[in-house]
Amino acid sequence: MKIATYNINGIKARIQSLTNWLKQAKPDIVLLQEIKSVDENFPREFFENMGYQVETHGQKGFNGVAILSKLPLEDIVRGLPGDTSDTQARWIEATVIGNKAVRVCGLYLPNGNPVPGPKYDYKLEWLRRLKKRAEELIKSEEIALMAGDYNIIPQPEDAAKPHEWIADALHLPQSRAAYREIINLGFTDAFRSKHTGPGHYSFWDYQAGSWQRNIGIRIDHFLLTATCADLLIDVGIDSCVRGDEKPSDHVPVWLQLDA
DNA sequence: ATGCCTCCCCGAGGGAGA
Repeated sequence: MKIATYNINGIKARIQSLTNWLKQAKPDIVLLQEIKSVDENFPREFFENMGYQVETHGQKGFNGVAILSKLPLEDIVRGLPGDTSDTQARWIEATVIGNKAVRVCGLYLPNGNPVPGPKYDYKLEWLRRLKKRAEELIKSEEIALMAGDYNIIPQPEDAAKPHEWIADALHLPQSRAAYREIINLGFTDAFRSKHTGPGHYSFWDYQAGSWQRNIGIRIDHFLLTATCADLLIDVGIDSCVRGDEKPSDHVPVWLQLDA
């Protein structure tokens, strides 16, 4: 099965480019972030007509995540557990029934800027809650993955200009340490298990010709449990869609599982 | 460079993104 993650920066503004990419890339499952839509306004029939089951966890104005799937979905959970007062729509998970059952978790991790401040505190707290859910997935020995916009630059080679990110919430040592703690539970960064070196990005700023000059960062990640990593066939980044008309500032990251 | 651009809210201009 082919699974992708894609921060689309607004579903209303991206219906056409998302549809074009779906027809070309033909993923079985897509984890979407920043749908910027309430559930009632998500254009679900657009994607249902393409053969996708649509599950959303939206909110008004910003954030919002969703799953599109050509395979049956079961046991859908909306919202990251651990804080009932958190009203931001940043997490959705479900079990995909393919040749094997795969637990897929779609996430939109808080940006965290400016630092210091309440937004950065929220980011670190969200990472702590993510680690708890990650520990459960490891303990259960499920075939599982957590994918989405992590808003984390894991290593200097994941930025074209790492020195510009030194004081940023996406790259601060405290942010990367919290991310490493999750990796160290036993997760595999799918992309880095197949590709090394600099120059692989998933986000280019709209400003200052970042795409044309290839000034990007890699912040959209697939983390796989061990039982899931054993099934990994291929992984890639569809960077070319960043050059399309009216693009998101992120591009799709995808992988193929023997499942 | 507290900007640069683009999304959302709506129907102006501000919040948010990263």
